[in-house]
Amino acid sequence: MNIDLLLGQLRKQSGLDDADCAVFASKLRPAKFKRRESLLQQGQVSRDAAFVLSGCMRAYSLDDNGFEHVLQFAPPGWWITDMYSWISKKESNLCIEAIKDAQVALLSRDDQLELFDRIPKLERYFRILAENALVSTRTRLMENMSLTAKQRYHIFLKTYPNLGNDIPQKLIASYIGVTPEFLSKIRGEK
Amino acid sequence: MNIDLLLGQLRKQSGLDDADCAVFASKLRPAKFKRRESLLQQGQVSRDAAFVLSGCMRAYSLDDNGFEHVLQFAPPGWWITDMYSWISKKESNLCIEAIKDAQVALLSRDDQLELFDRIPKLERYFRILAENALVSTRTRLMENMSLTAKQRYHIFLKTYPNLGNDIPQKLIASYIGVTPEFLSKIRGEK
DNA sequence: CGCGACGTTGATTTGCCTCAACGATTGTGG
DNA sequence: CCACAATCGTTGAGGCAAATCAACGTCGCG
Repeated sequence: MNIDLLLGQLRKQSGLDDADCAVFASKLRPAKFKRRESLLQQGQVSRDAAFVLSGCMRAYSLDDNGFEHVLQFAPPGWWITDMYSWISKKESNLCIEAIKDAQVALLSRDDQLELFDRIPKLERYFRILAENALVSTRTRLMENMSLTAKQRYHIFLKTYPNLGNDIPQKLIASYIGVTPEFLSKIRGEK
Repeated sequence: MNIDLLLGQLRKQSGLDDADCAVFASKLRPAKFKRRESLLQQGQVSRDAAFVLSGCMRAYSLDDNGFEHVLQFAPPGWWITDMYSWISKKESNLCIEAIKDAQVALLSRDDQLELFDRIPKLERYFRILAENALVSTRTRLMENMSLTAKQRYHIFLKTYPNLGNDIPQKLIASYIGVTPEFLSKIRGEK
């Protein structure tokens, strides 16, 4: 279990010193998930956000007809959580599970808020993280409204260059918002 | 020009005192926009975010076929900006303009970042703002993937209860992601 | 080996778009 | 205050992108 991937990010992007890193690291809880094992299920309250160290996680919702819709993939270096449930402590609408055996570092919202008071640079790190996540989610929303499925597929390949050949295609279809059958047809075209 | 709507929010949600409020207020620049007048156009760099005091603004993108897609409405009490351009200082993909004569308070990113160093509570206010915006954008993204146009229309009416009868229907159609003709048919059904 | 998960392909259906025509409303200049 | 244009909402006919349903081959794994 090696959290240097995370601490390195913090040192580099936010200038945290060794003492701050140690305080932060003391609140992180390592965990492992096997493929298909879940960190969070619909209806539960999300206590922890996860920083992925190895493997890959995904967040998805289940609609009224039983279809899954992938909100986010989290390869190593990414945070993943149901932000809604995590910050409000209300019941989650999302499921989060591993799509490849994964090692993660967990952080509870309560610990995070406590750390913000002790380490202002950490609050800045997470503010910037939220800002960037907002930008990319808004971009994706606009792409969903204005582009065809084929265009969205090619954007997916650029956004997650290592995932295209590494995860089941039905998950990619679910991410770009089409059926597995239709993604197969798109790929067949060229 | 009355910025109490904004300062009240800050006092209540973030516990800013009078001195902090005064420092913050000194960086705000009042502005007015007539209907159809624009704060930002595609290709420009967004210097300012706007807090809407009266009237209503909207942010939208123009796709390759010349169609508009509304990302966000901003009635009084809401912030609006092209977050991507505002934080990166790169060329904007969005347009922002008034859909009803509006009074706003402008804040540049440079001033905002400078204020964060002087008033930590302000950084917290904007962190929470970004977190909440992220939650609602993600929710909308999932709704766009799993719900029908009719369901999205009813959600719009709940999200913006004062806008349903107050702005052109073609803007609502653009927000929920359908053509004006199709929204008209949805409304005719029931 | 055999079973379940996955990807592919084809026939058919459907939600929404396109294009066109037409009133109603708004607003703007004379 | 009216005339006219522009904008907007509605309605209908036809078309297309993507969904649905079903059948079938393949692969990894218990």
